[in-house]
Amino acid sequence: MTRPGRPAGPTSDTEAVVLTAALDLLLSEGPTALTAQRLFQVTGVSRSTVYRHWPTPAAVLAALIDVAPIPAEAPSGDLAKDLHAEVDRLCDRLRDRPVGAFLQALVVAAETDLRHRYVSDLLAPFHEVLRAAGVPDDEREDGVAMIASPLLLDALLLDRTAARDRAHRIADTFTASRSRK
Amino acid sequence: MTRPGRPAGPTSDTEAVVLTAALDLLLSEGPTALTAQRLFQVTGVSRSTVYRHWPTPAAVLAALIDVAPIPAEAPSGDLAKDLHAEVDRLCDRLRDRPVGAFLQALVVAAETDLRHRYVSDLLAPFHEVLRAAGVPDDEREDGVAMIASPLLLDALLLDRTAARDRAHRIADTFTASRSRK
Amino acid sequence: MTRPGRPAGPTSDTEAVVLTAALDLLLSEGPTALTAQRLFQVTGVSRSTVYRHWPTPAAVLAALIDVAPIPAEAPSGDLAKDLHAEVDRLCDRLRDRPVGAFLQALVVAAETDLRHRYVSDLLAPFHEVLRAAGVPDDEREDGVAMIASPLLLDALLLDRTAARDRAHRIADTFTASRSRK
Amino acid sequence: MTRPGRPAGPTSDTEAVVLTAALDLLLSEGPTALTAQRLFQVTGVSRSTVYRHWPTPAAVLAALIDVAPIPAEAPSGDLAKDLHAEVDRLCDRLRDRPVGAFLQALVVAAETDLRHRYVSDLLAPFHEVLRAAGVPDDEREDGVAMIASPLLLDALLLDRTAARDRAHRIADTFTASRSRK
DNA sequence: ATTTAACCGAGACGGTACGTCCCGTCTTTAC
DNA sequence: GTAAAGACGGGACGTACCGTCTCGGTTAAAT
Repeated sequence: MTRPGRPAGPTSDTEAVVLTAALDLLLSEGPTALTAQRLFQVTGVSRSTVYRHWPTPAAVLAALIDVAPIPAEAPSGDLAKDLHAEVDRLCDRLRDRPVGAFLQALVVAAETDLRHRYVSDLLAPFHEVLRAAGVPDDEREDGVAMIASPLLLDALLLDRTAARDRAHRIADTFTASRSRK
Repeated sequence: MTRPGRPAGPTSDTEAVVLTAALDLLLSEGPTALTAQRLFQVTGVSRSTVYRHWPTPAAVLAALIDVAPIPAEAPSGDLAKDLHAEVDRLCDRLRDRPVGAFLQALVVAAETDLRHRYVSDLLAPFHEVLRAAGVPDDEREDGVAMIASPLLLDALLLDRTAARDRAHRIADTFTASRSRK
Repeated sequence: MTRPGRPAGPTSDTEAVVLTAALDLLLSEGPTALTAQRLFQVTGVSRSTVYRHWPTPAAVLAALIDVAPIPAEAPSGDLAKDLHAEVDRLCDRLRDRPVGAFLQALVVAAETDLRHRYVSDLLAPFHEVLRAAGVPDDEREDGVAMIASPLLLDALLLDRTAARDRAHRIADTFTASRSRK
Repeated sequence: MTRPGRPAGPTSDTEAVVLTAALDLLLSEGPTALTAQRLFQVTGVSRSTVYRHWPTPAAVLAALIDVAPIPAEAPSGDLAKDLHAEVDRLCDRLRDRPVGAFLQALVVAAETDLRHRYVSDLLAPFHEVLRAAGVPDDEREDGVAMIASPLLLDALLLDRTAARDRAHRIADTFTASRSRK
């Protein structure tokens, strides 16, 4: 026997309209635009409704991240090749925007948990590639950091397209340093 | 022939009081606290006066950066040694806070120019060290990026103390890869 | 021939629960508390249900008045004695609260019809007493007004206990003025 | 040596515009219309400004009362004549509205102090008349109550024009009862 | 010593956003 | 058909800032 009454949560219409607009806003106006006020102006969904379901901008952000997951790709086991592929994939995603905007939004909205979750998701493919190539844990950490960090920093702090060539060169450096051991 | 009358600009008292408080605020309450309102509440210097001299929060931030410059240190020419020294210095400064808070403030306040200027200043010592050791330009870029970026990312995005050991290991990797050529 | 289906109107449970709570609310929080929202919070009866049966706060008020009628008492025919008795009864009822609160509620809720009805009910015993003593119509109006009005004014406008002694003195004045004719 | 800075309080313009409109609103829409919101809609003076100077509707009401004082008239010493004159004056003022609306507003806005003050001001002329005629204190209270209360009740609770004739008759009753002692 | 320009504080004012609360209507579900 | 639970648009509320402005009084340089 279930409770009577209408089921809780936003109508599917409402949810779709709001989150779609939220993503647009995030990309076009930056993270500070994710307010109930702004969402209302853009969608016509009333302020009350927005507040009801997403009480804070961080809640909107969290819903957005859940909605736009990161597609995976199987590593081939060839370290150099896989690494270069992942570098390209990350650069593409940073260039195509959502990711960079998300990173800035995460800094502004100041949700440490969300930040860690999102960054882990971003770096996961690199870890997987190195693990598949048999790189031990501590070296793996170093490798991911030196290859990916500069890219994230470009997108997040310096507002410029990620330096793809440099990342490839660093990947080579890492691969070479490993093969020599 | 100079114009008569009192010279423009804030009284030295006013300026010192406000900027000192501004730094405190930035570190204790984050970049969004750098408003005329908040500065008035903290210092007693009236809102009018604050607006007169620093019309926007970004202006306060800029004045702060000018006021707290980064001390330099002469490189010895020994690449490995100098690099490790610089890693330690950067980690120290990130740990002792102002730098991390500044970085976040720069993301929030969205002043691209200021960001570039500040990051260049932070990375300048590394560039100098590598230049003193005779590393050519393109390799220098790569080295600085792979060593320093992970540290900045820790402080800026992940809100955790910079991974000092990892940075030292990456510095070794870089040094080794060079000597092998 | 009656209509099929369940008879209209609230379940007796629901009605009793809501109106009891409504009276409490009126006395403890004043007339503005008689909202569907507030009644739901207090009774647990859902907002929908309250709206269904009493679409406006005034409807609740009207139902309350119907529910709490004024008990009558037979006049003895002795003018002075009956008048003093009625003065005491009115003062008691004003002191014991519901009546004063009702009056204020009627001013706030702005239902002229209800007001007249309620005030007539309050003054009816006085009219009856005077009629039983053979006072002609126009003098009766005057008498009721001069004796009862000050009491209602105390309770309604000045928020203080009705001046019982003064009312008795005025009743005496009225009685004396009649007997002299 | 005075404090520096701009003198406090609303600009004379602002004050005049708002209070004039407030009186209009009170008379045309009733006491519940004295909100910052409504005053803004009517005057164009921004909500902020209204709140700054009159934080509550009761404050507006108080300012209104201060602004529209009650004109006095010297008693001649002839009790019957003066009483009838005052009855007429009160009836006129109740008919010409502001007073009746004020009374209702005072019930709604629920400021006991203000109510007492305002009612005392209303009744003061009657007290003065009786005092001038040498009526002792306790009888004076009774007289004012029996004559004036019915009038106030008409205007306040029953929304009808004050019963002028009845009041005159009651005044006569009072005068007669005194002369017989 | 007197201009003269700039200082500084206090506050008015219009405006916008915020987050909360309530209202009245509607829809979905259960009994 | 009653009742419960809740979505939704709409609006008011009171607060907090923001940026501009106006008014006073003070201060320091240049004449």
